[in-house]
Amino acid sequence: MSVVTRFAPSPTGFLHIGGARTALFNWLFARHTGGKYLLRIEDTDRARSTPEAIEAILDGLSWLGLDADEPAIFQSQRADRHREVAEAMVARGRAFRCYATPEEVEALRASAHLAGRALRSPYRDGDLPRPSPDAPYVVRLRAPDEGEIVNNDLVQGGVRVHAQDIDDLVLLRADGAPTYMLSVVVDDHDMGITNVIRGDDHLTNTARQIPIFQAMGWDTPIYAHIPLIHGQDGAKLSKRHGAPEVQSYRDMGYLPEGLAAYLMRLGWSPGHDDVISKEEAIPLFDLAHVGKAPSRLDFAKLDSVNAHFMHAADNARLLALLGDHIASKKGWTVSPAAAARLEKAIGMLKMRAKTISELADQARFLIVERPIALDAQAQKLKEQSRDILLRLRDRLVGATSWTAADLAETLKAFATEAGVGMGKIGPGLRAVLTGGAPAPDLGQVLEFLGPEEALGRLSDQL
RNA sequence: GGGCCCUUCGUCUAUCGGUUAGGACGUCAGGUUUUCAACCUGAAAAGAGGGGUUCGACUCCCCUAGGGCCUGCCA
Repeated sequence: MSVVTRFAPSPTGFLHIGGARTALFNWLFARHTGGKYLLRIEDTDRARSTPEAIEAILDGLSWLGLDADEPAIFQSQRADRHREVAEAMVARGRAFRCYATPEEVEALRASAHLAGRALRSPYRDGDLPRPSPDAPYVVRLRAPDEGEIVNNDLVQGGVRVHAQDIDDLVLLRADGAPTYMLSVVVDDHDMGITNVIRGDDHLTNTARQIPIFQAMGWDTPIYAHIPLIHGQDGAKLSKRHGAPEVQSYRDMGYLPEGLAAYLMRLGWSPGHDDVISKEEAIPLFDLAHVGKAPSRLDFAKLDSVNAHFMHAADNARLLALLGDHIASKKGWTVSPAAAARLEKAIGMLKMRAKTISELADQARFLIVERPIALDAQAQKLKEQSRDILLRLRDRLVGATSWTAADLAETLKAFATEAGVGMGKIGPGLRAVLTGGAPAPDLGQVLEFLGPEEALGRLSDQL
């Protein structure tokens, strides 16, 4: 039987980083097994589900390269089918109408809690009459009386729960709306899901869902409950404990393939530590090697993984990303001349940056317009080496070759002739050329600035 | 209250009864050096605690501690 997996987010917020990893594992498992990976939007909570959230989830998944193999299923559109199944369960004696009032349920729950038992409704055996002809009711699962519910979880191992610990959970609300517990089971069955890979916050829910499959005589999917991702401090991910939204990583300048490669390794290891892409992970992926313990987000490691993909990224693509980032985050204006400089330098610059944001910082010296502003330190360095810089400028004016290597040679020769070390001219030259912004080797700075701009900047300051 | 899950360097992890407990990121020291970054070399750094089982436990079992999840007419 061919594998079918699914990612089933609730659109009540944005795409959560933990959700993204869940989607990634579903995608990897499907690709590894040659199966399908589907998407289901669990929007049954109409009050909290918004079109914006749906859009953000679709957008985030697409950005990460995790588009589903078929159009998304919207759970809210399947309510009739869910009701139909609930009624079928009633007909089979595996569910029942419960007429207990909210007050009665609360009392029942309180005493069950006190006794350390699961909630069981007095109406479960159908031997109690309807209190009144128009008494409202909910439909509840008639939880199994005895035995164990076993989930042979691919990540968690064999998890057993005693049937008496499962309560008569609600399937259909008083207004006829299906509950999550019912909808998930029906949809997973109808969509032909063979493997449910989800966060381990659902681990105990599995024991509630399996009886619903069994009541309908359906095969249960194979489950794999993966641990959640925590913030740097070990606490649950929230705005103050590391960014929970995928969108914010994009804003911070991470590459989608970098984020995906990092996320993939949170909780899973291919047995070695080489940084690999999600495509390279397909043949290696294995749920048996997913750990059970939650892992923490580590931005330093993310940076390092992302740097790997920055270095390998296509120059034209980086240039476009850089342009967007500069426009939306940095607010700098880039002149046509500066854009031309960036295009020449991008191959060198990308080797020095871990993120698009850092790339922008590294490129800043090429973007600033003449006359450039010097920071305090640069100003001081300029004053200290004004004389020698004047002589150096004359020397550079006569340079016959304007390549980084030759320029570096020229600088070195000049230093030797002047009887000083590079330490006497380097800092000053750097100061007037960059204004104090981070920049690479001076030979490269000169080359990428070009003779006109470089000499111009020198003259401006002297 | 009840049920279930988790616990190896700071972090991510390897180990699936026998290793000097390995690697990666980070950190520190040194090197290179015209800034920053990169790069090279080296170092420090871990089995939560206690009992078992075993010739031998990080690995298997039990207890304790700590953490998490579920226990909704939320998902």
